[in-house]
Amino acid sequence: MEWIMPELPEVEIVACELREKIQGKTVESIVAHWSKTFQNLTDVSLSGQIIHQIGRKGKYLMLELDYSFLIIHLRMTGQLILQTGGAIKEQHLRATIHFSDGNCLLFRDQRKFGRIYHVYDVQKFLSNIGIDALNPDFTTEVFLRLLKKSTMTIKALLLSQKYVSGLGNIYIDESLFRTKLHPLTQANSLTKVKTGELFTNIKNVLHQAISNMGSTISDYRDVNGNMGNNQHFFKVYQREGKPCPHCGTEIEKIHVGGRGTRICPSCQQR
DNA sequence: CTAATCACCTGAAGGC
DNA sequence: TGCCTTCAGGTGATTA
Repeated sequence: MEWIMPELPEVEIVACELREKIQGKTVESIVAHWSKTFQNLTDVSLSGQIIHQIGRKGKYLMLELDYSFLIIHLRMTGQLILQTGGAIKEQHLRATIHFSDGNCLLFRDQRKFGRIYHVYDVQKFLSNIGIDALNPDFTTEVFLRLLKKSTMTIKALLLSQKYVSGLGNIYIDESLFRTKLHPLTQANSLTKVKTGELFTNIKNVLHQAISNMGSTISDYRDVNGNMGNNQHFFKVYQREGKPCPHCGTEIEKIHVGGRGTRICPSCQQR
């Protein structure tokens, strides 16, 4: 069995594919099959509006319409699948965006955590979300300044999305392992050198995941329904009980910030 | 301020 | 075989 959870790389792949496939299309209608998926789409007719720019900040996907935006968060099990004719896959279908050309974009979401928001002010809506981890303006100097201001543990800080956005449980554990950093290390105690190493590892881990078409642990699929390949390259995530690829010590699973966290107890000491 | 807990959900997996 | 419990996890709200 496999599990999911789209993080930055998976959302980036979906954004790129949507840009190629639905940019410029005209919305005909939006149908909700599970009302809670939509947070605030009351009384708004988006019929006739065009999908312009498609962007991403952290794990949020942004579709620019004529006068407003659709913001989509896949959370745990969300999938955006492009349907080009044929029978619609009803299983776990929460919303359908129909286009004037007869195609449609399906929002499937087993756990019902995913959300689609309709907003007019994206800046305001995402104002509490930190800089995207792959934003060129996110530099090691910026990262160092952020860490110096916080007494949070490094894992909690990266999970929060408030300082840096896009990283989730998988890629945080993988980045911390590569940096030989314990997840409970206090953020402001990182040296400049360690901060630089962590910064580089975060970027590398994300870029590697994107080049491997994302990680499919369970439900993640791209818009064509294809799984990713990056799950085969995890060094610690879901490898508890197996040997550390660096030193051979058994990978342990501990709890940090309420999340299952995988570490090598030998390589990642506090 | 940070941290811990819960709620939201479903279904796979483990226990008995 | 089958029922019951546990657990996975992103985020937001609540509590300590």
